[in-house]
Amino acid sequence: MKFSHKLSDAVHILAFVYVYADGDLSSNAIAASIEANPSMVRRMMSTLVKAGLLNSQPGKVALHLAKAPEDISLLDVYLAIEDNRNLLHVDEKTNPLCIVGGNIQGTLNGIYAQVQNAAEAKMAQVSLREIIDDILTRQAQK
Amino acid sequence: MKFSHKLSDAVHILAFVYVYADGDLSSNAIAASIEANPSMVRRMMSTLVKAGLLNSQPGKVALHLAKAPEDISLLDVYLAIEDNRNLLHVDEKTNPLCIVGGNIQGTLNGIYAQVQNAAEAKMAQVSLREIIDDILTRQAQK
DNA sequence: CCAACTTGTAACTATATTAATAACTTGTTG
DNA sequence: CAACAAGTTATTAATATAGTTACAAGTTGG
Repeated sequence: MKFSHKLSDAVHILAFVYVYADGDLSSNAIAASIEANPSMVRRMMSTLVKAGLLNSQPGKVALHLAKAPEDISLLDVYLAIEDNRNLLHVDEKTNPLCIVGGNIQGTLNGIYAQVQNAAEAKMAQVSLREIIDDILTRQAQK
Repeated sequence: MKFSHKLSDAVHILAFVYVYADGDLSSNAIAASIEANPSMVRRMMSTLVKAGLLNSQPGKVALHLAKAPEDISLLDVYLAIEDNRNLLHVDEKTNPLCIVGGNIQGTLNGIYAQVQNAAEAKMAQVSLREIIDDILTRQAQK
């Protein structure tokens, strides 16, 4: 498959909604910033709304964050958008009759879960506020 | 794309070489345990040899670990095998004229690097020895 | 009320990355 | 030298993703 950049696009949407709160927040405008398809943006918006990170109204341009940006972590977005998908993946087709093939899936699942926890703990430490601040700092330095 | 399980297969090869040190270590035998293609196994073997984790001899079945299993970390295998090392990926096609689109790539690259570091630090803590021990423990408990 | 917009879905297509396959060269061994 | 092994390269198949198209349903201003 292609590498997923859904997480990046979801953060993009949330940051956009906050930075351009008084501007055009239609799916078309957001899609132009992401350089993605408006339909894809709407799909993602819908997911973020269901996850309780974003509020919207059908038929109206009325997008705003459901929480303050300091109360939305990168992990919140990750869990909302990536459908709890794992960063590492075991090979689920190994020979059960072999000592290694018959046990390595359980072993690696445990280890991968630890790696996943470490990554998620780091994501939990990053708030949307920090991301937006960094974006604005970078813009100011241009 | 499909989800990659190269890391799992590479660990599988190394564990197999250690556990079945006195058995059949041909690419065909290993492929049967992974339930993968012998050619794929040989390619992976080749990569592991080049990374200094495995020793082999062309034309001969003479596979053995290049280091003691306690001196090979999961991170070593990860860095050897995964050519695209990043777990998270920025969307590289965003509108540079937008405040968000023009800066978010740099912002997220920095954050994703932190997440990557956290994940790799955890991988560095896991040795092949622990993985093999866990496999053998699971086998003994069957 | 209706034309022109919007969000929200669903189905389909295109693309990218991977694993699998096949074929070949080179090296080893009995 | 026959049989088999590692090592390599090229091609194909599989699959998760983004992109596209289409349309239903809600909103709004004239």
